[in-house]
Amino acid sequence: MSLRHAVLGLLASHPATGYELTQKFDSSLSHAWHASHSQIYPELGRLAESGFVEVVGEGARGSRTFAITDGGRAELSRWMVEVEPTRTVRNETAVRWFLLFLLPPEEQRVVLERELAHTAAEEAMLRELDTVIVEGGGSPFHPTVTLGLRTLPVMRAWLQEQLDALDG
Amino acid sequence: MSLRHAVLGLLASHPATGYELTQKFDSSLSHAWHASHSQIYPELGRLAESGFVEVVGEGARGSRTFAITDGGRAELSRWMVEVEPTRTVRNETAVRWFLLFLLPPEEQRVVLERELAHTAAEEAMLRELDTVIVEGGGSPFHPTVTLGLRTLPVMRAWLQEQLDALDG
DNA sequence: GATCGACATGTCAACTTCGACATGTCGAAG
DNA sequence: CTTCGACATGTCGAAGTTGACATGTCGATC
Repeated sequence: MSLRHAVLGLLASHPATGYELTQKFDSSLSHAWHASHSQIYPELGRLAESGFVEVVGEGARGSRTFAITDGGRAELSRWMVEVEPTRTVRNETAVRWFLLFLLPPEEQRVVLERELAHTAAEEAMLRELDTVIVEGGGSPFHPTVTLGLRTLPVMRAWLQEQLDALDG
Repeated sequence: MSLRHAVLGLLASHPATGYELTQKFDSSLSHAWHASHSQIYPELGRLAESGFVEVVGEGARGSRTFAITDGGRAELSRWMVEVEPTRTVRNETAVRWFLLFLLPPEEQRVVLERELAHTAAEEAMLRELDTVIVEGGGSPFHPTVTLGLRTLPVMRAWLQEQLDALDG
C-alpha cells in the first residue's frame, strides 16, 4: 500500500490539511498515484493512530493541519530505503497505447490524435509548473518535473511518428 | 476497469489460454497493467458470458484456448475510440522517485543506485525483446517496445545526474 | 518408478479503491 | 440577505485486487 507512504511523504515536505493533500494528489502526485478524499481522510486517521503524523493546528470550517512526526520521518526513510519496491503498475493510458495497433488504421488515427493533444496539454502544464517552482525558489519535487519535461517530448514525438506512419 | 479490455486486447492479437495470458501480463503488459491468474480466469468467464470471447479449443491438462469474437472486437474498438480514458495512474516506483529528494543525501544515494540498476536491467530486457520481435517478423506491440527503448535511457540519464549531483 | 519443475485452473477471505451521498462553513458578489 | 463556489470533512456499499490455499497433469531426468 503506497497510499500510506505517499501521504506521509507529502507531509514530510510540508504540514497540510486533508483537503490540501487531496489537491496535491490531484495535481503534482497525479502522475504517480491517484487517491480521492474518501481514502485520504481515513488514512490520516490511521497515520495519527500509528504516531507517524499529528494534528498541529485547527483552522476555519473544522479543518485540521497535520504534520509528520520524527517517527513518521523514520518510517518514510525505512520504507524508501529498506522495503523492496513493488514494481506493479496500473496505467490505463499505457494499456490503450499498447493495444492501439490492433485497431484498424482509421481508429488508430482518432486515438493517436486524442493522445497527442492530451500529451501536449500535459507538457504545457508541466512547463508552467516548472516556471512557478523555479521562480518560487525551488522545491524537493522539482527534479521530478524535470524528468517529466524530458519524457513527455519523447512520447509526443513517438505519437506523431505513429500518426505520420498511417499517412506515409 | 481496464482488466477486461486488456484481456480482450491480448486475445485480439492471438487466441490464448488463461495461463498464457497470465504470462503476458507478467511480461509485455507488466509496464501498463498488473493482474494475476486469480483475476484473469474469472474475467475470461465473464467475457465469455458477455459473448466477447469463446473457447476455440481444449488442450492438455484441462487447458482451454480462448479467442475473441466479432462482438469482442467491436467492444474493444468502442472502448478504445469512444470511451473517455481514465487518466489515473498507480505506480509505486514513481511515488518513490517523487519523494526521493525529501530524504538525507546518503539515503538518496542508496535508492538512486538501486533504481539505476533496475532501470538498466529493464532496458537490457527490452532490447532483447526488440531483437526477438524484429527477427520474428514484427508484432503489433513493437511500437510500444520502441517507445520504451526511447524513454528508459532518458530516465537512466536523469537518475545518473541526480547521483552525480550528490557528489558534485 | 520417483521426483521435480513447468503447465494449468480454480476459490476465497482480507484488503484497497471508487463513486455517491451527506453535511456544513466561509467569503464574495449581486 | 441570498446565492454560489470553494473550502472542508466524513461515511458507506459496491467493485476491484491481492496473496494464499487448493488441486491436479505432463514430460524429463535420475
